[in-house]
Amino acid sequence: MRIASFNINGIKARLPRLKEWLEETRPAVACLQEIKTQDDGFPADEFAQIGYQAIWHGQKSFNGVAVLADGTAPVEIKRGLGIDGPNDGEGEQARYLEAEVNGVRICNLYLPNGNPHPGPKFDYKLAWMQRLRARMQELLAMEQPCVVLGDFNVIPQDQDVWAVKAMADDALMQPESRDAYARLLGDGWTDAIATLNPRGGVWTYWDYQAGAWQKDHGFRIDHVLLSPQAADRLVSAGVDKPYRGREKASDHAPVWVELG
DNA sequence: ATGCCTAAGCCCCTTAGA
Repeated sequence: MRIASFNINGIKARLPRLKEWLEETRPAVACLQEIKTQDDGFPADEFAQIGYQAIWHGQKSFNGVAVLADGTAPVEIKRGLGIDGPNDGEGEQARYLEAEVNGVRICNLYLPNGNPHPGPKFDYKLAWMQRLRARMQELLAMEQPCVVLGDFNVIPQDQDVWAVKAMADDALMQPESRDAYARLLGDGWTDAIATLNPRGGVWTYWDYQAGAWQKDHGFRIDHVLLSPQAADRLVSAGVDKPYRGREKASDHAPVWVELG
């Protein structure tokens, strides 16, 4: 089964591109980030028309995550990690949605960007990663096939960015961000794309600005992490890079794993 | 040192993204 993740940067602006991608690649599960709409603005019937059922956690203007499944309803397990956003009194942002689909636990996340650093947004990112690690440790203890995927907003290593210098001051590749990501892997998770591309050079994001796509100036921040029981079933993993080059594209490309 | 683009809101400018 193919399990995919796509930061779509606005579900309203991206709907035609998104439906194309679903119909052309037909993932069993598709996790979306940055739907940027409130719950009642989610176009569930558009997906139903092409055979996908969905659960979603929306928010006005920003963030927002959804899990789509081909021909079956995702069973919601958990929404949110129980951590408030960085602004006073705003409550929790819509960044985490956990579900079960065909016996596989699916955890869809949109990790805080954390810029600028240092500052409250960077502190929020690190606190969020700490909460995520605690949840992922609980998931490991279940000893079940589990896939944690989405936009992690972390460039794990220097080989995951087109130019280290260009991003050196960015929250995405600060040592604290990288250490927190490395701790997740150290607990026993497999970074599927890194494992199958050990020399790096694989990008999932290209900025809209400065001709980044045309120059292939990208980096890898969308990840698919597998529990040992899921990693045993790993067949292949990849990035649907051509979708970044289409009209009205997201600035991210979809990422996916194939489990046997 | 800054803007480079894009999306959304209440919206012809500001905020946020990465």
